[in-house]
Amino acid sequence: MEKYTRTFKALSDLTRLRALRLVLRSGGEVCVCELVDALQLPQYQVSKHLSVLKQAGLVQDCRIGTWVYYSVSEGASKFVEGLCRLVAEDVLGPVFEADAKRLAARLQARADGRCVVGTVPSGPRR
Amino acid sequence: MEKYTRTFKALSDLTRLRALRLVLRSGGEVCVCELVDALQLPQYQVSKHLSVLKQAGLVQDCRIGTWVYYSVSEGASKFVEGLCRLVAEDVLGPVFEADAKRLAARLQARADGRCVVGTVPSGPRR
DNA sequence: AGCCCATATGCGCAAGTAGGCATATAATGA
DNA sequence: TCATTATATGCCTACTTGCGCATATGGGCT
Repeated sequence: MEKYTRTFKALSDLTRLRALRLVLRSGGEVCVCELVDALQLPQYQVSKHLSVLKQAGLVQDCRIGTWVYYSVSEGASKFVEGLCRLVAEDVLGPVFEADAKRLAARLQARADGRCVVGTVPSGPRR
Repeated sequence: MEKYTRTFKALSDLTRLRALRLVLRSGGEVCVCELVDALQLPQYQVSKHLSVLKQAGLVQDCRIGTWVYYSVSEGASKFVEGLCRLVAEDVLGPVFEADAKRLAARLQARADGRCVVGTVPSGPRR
């Protein structure tokens, strides 16, 4: 019953919406540090928001070594699936495009499809 | 950009989700007092929540005499449309069923398809 | 005009929430 | 074992939000 409201609440924050959209559009698994660079936000903030998305059943995580990868939740309900499709397709705007661009650039730093570099402490993370 | 978060925030409250679902499922226009009876909540609360749904672009209102009818927002974006379809179809649970049942019973008190009775002050509206 | 009914709104309070900072956890490698 | 790196979490503060109550608005009727 209130799992619906929890899911909607998870999406009612711009940062989480941006993060989810990146995970959705990437199609696969995205590392936390890659999201940090793409979103240009401090690590603790991204981590917290991802935790909320996870508890809402929108994403799942998978640890490989020190890195934690987030991906779309498998075996999700029809409701969550529809919601994700909506976010992936009908949520548009320059903010999201810029995020996608930065993520794409960041993903090129991977080796064998794995994240290997970590967050770059370059410049301020407002 | 933040119209998305506002819309999601509007749906992140159970009362609003219940109200929207009733409006969606009714297909047409639903009076405030009818929603008050269906939701079994105080009038001021229903009115406030409807106001939030309206500002989020999910519903529109139409005044006929003293009565104000709410209906699904026309000319809504693809995003809002998809969201409404999702709420109408994939949001399930006993709470929503009970609401629909009470609304159906309440709608039978209409005359010529119009609401004519107003809220019945029977019992507490927690 | 005055009254009544349906609806909306302003105010105060309690609870939830996001950001900032520091720090804890966890895993790798020397 | 110790250092380093990636990620998570606890605490504090400022802000938001939903509820309850009272009241205002607005239209219809006599």
